[in-house]
Order: sequence, then structure tokens, then C-alpha cells
Amino acid sequence: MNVNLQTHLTTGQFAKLMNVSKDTLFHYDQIGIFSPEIKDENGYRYYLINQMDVFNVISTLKELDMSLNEIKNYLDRRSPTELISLLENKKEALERRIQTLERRRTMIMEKTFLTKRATSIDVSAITIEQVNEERLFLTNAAPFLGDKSIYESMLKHQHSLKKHNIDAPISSGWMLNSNKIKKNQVFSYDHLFTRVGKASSKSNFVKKEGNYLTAYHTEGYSSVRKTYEKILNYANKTGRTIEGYFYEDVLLDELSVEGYEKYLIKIAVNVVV
Amino acid sequence: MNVNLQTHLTTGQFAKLMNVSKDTLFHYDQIGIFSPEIKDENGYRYYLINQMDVFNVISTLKELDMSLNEIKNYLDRRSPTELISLLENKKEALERRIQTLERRRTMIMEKTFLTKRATSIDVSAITIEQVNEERLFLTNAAPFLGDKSIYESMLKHQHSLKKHNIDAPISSGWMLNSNKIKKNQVFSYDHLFTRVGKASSKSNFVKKEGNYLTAYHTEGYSSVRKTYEKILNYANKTGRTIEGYFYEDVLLDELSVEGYEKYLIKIAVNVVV
DNA sequence: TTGCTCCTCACGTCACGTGAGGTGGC
DNA sequence: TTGCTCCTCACGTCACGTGAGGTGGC
Repeated sequence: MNVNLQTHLTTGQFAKLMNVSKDTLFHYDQIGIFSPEIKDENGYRYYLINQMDVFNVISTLKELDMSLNEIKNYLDRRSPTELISLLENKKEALERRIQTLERRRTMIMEKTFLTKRATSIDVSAITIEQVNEERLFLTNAAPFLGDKSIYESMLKHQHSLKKHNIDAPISSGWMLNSNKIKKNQVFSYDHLFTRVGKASSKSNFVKKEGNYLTAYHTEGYSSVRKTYEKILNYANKTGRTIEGYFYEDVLLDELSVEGYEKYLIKIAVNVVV
Repeated sequence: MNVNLQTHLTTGQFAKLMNVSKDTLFHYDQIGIFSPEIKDENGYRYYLINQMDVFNVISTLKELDMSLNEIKNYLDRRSPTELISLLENKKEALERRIQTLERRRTMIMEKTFLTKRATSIDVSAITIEQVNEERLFLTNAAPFLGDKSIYESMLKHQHSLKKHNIDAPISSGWMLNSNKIKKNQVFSYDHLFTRVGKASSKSNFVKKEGNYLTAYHTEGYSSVRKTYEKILNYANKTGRTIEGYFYEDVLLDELSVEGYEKYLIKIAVNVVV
């Protein structure tokens, strides 16, 4: 056999060069998608450097989410025109993928920020926060008739999000008109909101910038009303006027704590100082 | 059993809401990572809307490349501080991922462009092309002593790329000092180059902008010298002065054609008009 | 009753990974 | 001889997917 170790690479060498495991090369040989140029009598595989090109093609196509079978099929009928249409398809897929990952990245950063703040917060304090404008997507909440209406509202909100193609949302919460609390009416939410990012066209409501009277609730949803009233009392005592909606946000959720009772809920409402 | 179809979702409904298959939910139930809140006597599963949160957590972590087992482990010991360190890790992984995909996107666009042009080229023509500056990463080619030195050079180039962390390169090729061709010296390449994008700090050579006398070779590497001489003759005949390096690029490679003999090779050299 | 959904096995698949046990070249 | 690399099975794994065959509610 004409095996020159200067120019022919063993399975291990080629694997190293291509940043894959030897098993991968065995596997490719076995399914017939990529075999060494030379097989010695003793069964040793020898790859040529120029096989790198072919291997790179396979890697590239694989990273474009093609299965080995699809790749094999493409390679069997490859041509410049086939390649162009393949690449144009893949380009779009890739861009969608990148967008998803970008959104996920914003989500992660947002979540990290919120969680960090949540761990350093004095949950018993009432503060005034300067808040920037935010774009929200709202749906109406069902009139409150027990847990059932909460479920209904959430379900409806989810379906709306799906319908409007809002995926990987940043965060969601509830809204409640402050007049209801002022007038001591029945405690029932008006809207569910989902933050949609500044650039999004999906927003149907703008939460205006300004000063928000903010408090935290730590004892689970069932007693959340107490904190609404705490805010109202505080505003009355300090002579401030509450305006618009209460915004209810979850700072610590299932990602970091287990069960609704441990959630950290933030309640904020615009005040005219 | 207290099953209320208004507030409890069946496996199918929940699957639809979460954009996954029913099998996924069965699977999650089986491995104990995510089970329905309620199992009826007849074995029917019922999920609560608020289980969406938990499921979303799993989806999110999965998209951060965690295995179901890792996710289960994290969920079992979750806490705000654990979450923060997890997210910070994942953020970096995500950014590396996005970068890779971005590079791949440029590569795809570049490749599409080149392939499109390659299919519309008159391969027998010699033309003068206006070319922008390009940043290259060079390694020296081994002195030509047959195929072996070609392999050695390629191997060395690849190892250099790996060493300098240049992955997903745009395209590579060979360089040959035009004086050698002019003086009819032995045909042997001087460098291998890899394009590294304008912003990269990895470049160690700048291919200058200017007019490049360009021809194409279609009969495989072994006879490539003919086209070099064709260019030289053309320059002499038209009274142009050739300068610097010949750049040898492959326009159609294994991605679209099978085998070196079918490659479309582009050869270009700077001319002072 | 029909059509749709629910269930549980058990086996398949995809792209390798993981030993186990043995060979071969400097 | 030692250490490293090569090989071939065969079985495992991960995250489901795919029938097959049967049940249950409006």
C-alpha cells in the first residue's frame, strides 16, 4: 500500500484537525457519507488533506440544521444552482434563529438584572421609582369570579400572544385600575400585559414614564390585595395622588423559586408627586 | 375527581398552548421532570394554566443547551443566586453562539454571491476587476517538491488557523509572487491565505485595492499553470504591468461540484493600468 | 354511532458516546 | 517491551417520534 504518513492523516489526526471525535469519523464512514480516501489492508483509515473541503461542507450543512441523510442527498445531486437555492433557504432559517437567540439574550439580561435587584431589595419598603416608558401588549381580563376567571384570562392572553406571534416575551403581569382600589370596589384585574420591547410593532399600550410608588409582596397571590391597600394608605398619608393603573410584576418566579407562595411580586402605580 | 374542563387543560390542549407535541409531555411526565397537577382515575392528565410558568422555565433552559437531566438538577436546587450564576454562564454561551451564527451568515451570503457570479461568468474571458482592500491571514507555503509539500502547506495553514482561533473562515486560497512567473522560474506557491473580515485583528496581510487582471481555470489544479501564463501573455500583449502576488481562489468547490477537476479556479493579479 | 381525544406499551431514530477486547507500529 | 494509536463489535444515550391497539366522553 502506498501510504505516506507525511501526506496521509490517520483517523485520530484528521479528527483533531477537524475538531471532532474519532467516533464521528467512524460513524460517517459507516453510513457512507464520508469515507477515507485510503483503507489499508490492516483496516487503517487514511484521509487526505484535501478531504477537509468535503468534511467542511458536511459540517457547514450540519450547522444549517440538515440531517446527515439530507446532507448525503444534497451531496449526491449537488450543483451550483442547487447550492444557491439551498443557501438562500438556509440564510433565512439562520436569520430567524439569530433573532430568536437575540431575543433570548435580552430576556436573559433582563432576568439577571431583575433577579439581582430582587435579591438586594428591601421588600418591606415603599419607594418611589423613576421609570422609563415601556411598550406593552394588553388583553382584557375576565371579570373576577374566582380562580376560574384568572385561568380564563391567562389562557386568553396566551392565545392572543400566539395569535400575534409574540414569542419569547420579556415579562408579563397584571394591571388594575387604581380607581377601583380608591373607591374600595371589588378587587378585580383589568388587563394582562406583556412587555414587547421598544422596537416592536406589536404593542397596543404605552406605560408612560414617570414616578411610580412601588411596594413588594412576598406572601403569595392570595393575599396580594393587602399590598395594594398599603400603597394606597401610604399615598394618602404622604399626600400624593395616585393615577392610572397599578402594575403587578413578578420578580422572582419559577425560574428561581418553587411555587407561587414564594414569588416576589412587585406592585407599582404612577404618582403625581 | 375535581376536574374542571374550564380551568384544567388536557395533554393535547396544553401541548398546543406550549407549541410542543403530546409525546414531549408524556416524556417529561415519565422522566419526572414535569408532571400534570392532576391525574384522573382513568389516567387522564390535567394541567393547570399556572404550570405554563414551569414549562416555560424548562423550555428556556433547554434552549440554553441544558439537558433535561441538568435542568431537573437545577430545578431541584434552584434559588435566586443559583439562577444569576446560571444566567451569566448562559449569556456568554449564547453570545458565542450568536457570533458563530453571524459569521456563518456572512459566509453563506458570501458563498451565495460567489456561486451566483460563478454561474454567470464567461470562464474563457480575461477581465480587469476593480477590487476593494481585503484583510488576509497568511502562512508560508513549503517549497514545492510535489504533492507532499502541498499537503504540508495546507496542514500547516490549518494548524495556524486553529492556533489563532480563526474558525468559520470566509474563504481561503493560494498566493504566488508574480516575479516568479515573469522570470519563468519553477512554479511554486509562496503563501496560503484566509480572508478574515474587515474588523478582525487576526489579519497579518492586506491585499490592496486596485485593478486586478482576472482569469478563470476550469480544468483542475494539475494544469493551473497554463492560466497563469495566459494572464502574463495577455498583460504583455496589452502593455500592462503586473505587480505583487497572484491570488488563486476557488469559486466553485466541493459545496457545489464533486472533485477537484470540476472546481472553478479564479486567478487574479494587480495591474498598473 | 361517529369522530376526536385520551391512554399505554414497545420499538424506532438520530448522531453519536462508551466501554470491551484485541491489534499494530516506532 | 512500553505506550500510544488503530481497529471492530455491541450496547448505551438523549430526546423524543412512531405506530399498534385499546379506551372514553359529547
